[in-house]
Amino acid sequence: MPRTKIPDLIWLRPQPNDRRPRFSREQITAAALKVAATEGFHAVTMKRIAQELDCSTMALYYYVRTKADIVALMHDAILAELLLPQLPANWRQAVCAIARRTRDVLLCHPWSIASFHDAQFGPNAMRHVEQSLAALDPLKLRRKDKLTLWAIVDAYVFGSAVRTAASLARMAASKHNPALLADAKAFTRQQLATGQFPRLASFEPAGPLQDQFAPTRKAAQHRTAALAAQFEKGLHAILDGLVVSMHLR
Amino acid sequence: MPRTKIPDLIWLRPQPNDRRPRFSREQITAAALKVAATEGFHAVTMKRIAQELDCSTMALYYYVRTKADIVALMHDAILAELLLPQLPANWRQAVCAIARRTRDVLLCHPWSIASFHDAQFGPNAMRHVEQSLAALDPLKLRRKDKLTLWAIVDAYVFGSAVRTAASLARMAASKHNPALLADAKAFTRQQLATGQFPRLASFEPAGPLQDQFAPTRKAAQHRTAALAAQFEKGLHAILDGLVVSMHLR
DNA sequence: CAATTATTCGTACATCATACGAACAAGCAA
DNA sequence: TTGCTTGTTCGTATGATGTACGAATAATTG
Repeated sequence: MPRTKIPDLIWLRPQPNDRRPRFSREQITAAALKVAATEGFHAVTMKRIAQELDCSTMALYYYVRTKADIVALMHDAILAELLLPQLPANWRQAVCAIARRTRDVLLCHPWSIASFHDAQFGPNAMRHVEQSLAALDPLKLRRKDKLTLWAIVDAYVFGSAVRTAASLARMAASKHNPALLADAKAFTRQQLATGQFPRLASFEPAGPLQDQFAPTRKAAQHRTAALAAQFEKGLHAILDGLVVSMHLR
Repeated sequence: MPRTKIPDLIWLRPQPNDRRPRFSREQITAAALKVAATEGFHAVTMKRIAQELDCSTMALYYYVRTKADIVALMHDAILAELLLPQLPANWRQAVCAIARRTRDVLLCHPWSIASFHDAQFGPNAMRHVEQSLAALDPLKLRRKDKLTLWAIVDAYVFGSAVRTAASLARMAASKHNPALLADAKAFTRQQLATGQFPRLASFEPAGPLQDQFAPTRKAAQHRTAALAAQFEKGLHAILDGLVVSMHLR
């Protein structure tokens, strides 16, 4: 009869290291990340990870309780990338630095965005929040308000990343699947022809709809840059607004 | 030999209505939404939808090419809920109204947030964007800037909803699975004990970490209200900031 | 060397989306 | 009526997936 229940949370379970573990969690995580990076998140299966590590599928279950554990480890691994080696002293610069880094990392791992819904709160998530709060150290604010400030900026950064990632994914998809691009254009044209969308129609051609599917390499780069500029613009607007409403300086 | 290729996009394919179709797309969508609402998105399987409609699994494939089509229809259906019957004349009030409605609807359908990554751009998505642009009609801005303004607000609204939904989901989960709550607390305690997180630790007890898992009904309501207030605060901060940076009034 | 037990892995099963083609039924033509 | 065409339904089969179970293997210990 087990005296202590084995916890569900992977963070609470020690790695097996008593004798001769063939793999570490880091290795398994790295393998999974590699598959996700090269073949997409949908290709991350227990079988595929095992293949990457040259072991049987079931061997993984000695190190991990479920596949969700592996996904949690993957998320935690990319959250580690969010951490800045050091923070600018100026709070606003620090917040911007963290925000930019967050965006960059999320866009580097688009799969993560799609699977963040059930992400567990791991060690690196905590480090990230801690660092974000550290950025606000110079501010004379109640702790609670610092948390609010962070949450608001985080919501924007995350939402931005989600939308941008979706946009980039559509561009990539239309590159690999021209039929889809043609269909999308046909649909857009058909809808605009109904006259229900005067404002959207006023953008054509090269409006927000057609633009999502960047036809040329050049157009794609241009759109990527525009999205980055938009992100900056919004970030500064939010911070400006918060400076006023929270009486900061 | 077919003269015209059947398009992949469901929006481009007419419903079968020539003879005696047993179902409409609306019915199928409604059935899927019902399952999602009552049993969660994971329960939305072709089999389960068919069961709801009292037909065989495969009958659905006459109306729909893939399950992704059904998900697209589901998304489009909830996007319809975003549309306001009428907009306030004041642009700022209009934007706020749309933002609030968007948040409300997304939080009513948490599953949608988790599956938005590959959502297709359907008719109601277009209507929503069109209405959002209509809200900005009173503004003297270049069309392109209106789009930017909308995108920034949208990013915040969406990101907020994602984070809030995750928070609410954690609360719900901890209600149904007390073991998970205990594990999470244990993990948090253990991490804080390392001393690596002075700022997070300064919040305990009842900090951002413990708070995510609302123990009581009262605490949950309180947290829900706090999240709503936070949303409003951020929304106004963004708009204030944009008013300045885009020289609006 | 024998016993223990940490680690690996083969097999089996349930669940899912969906391809395929047969079965069925409604309308039309003779 | 009878038979043909074609729109609609559904049964069966297949391949992918996560993972439970327990046997097989091998390292360590006594």
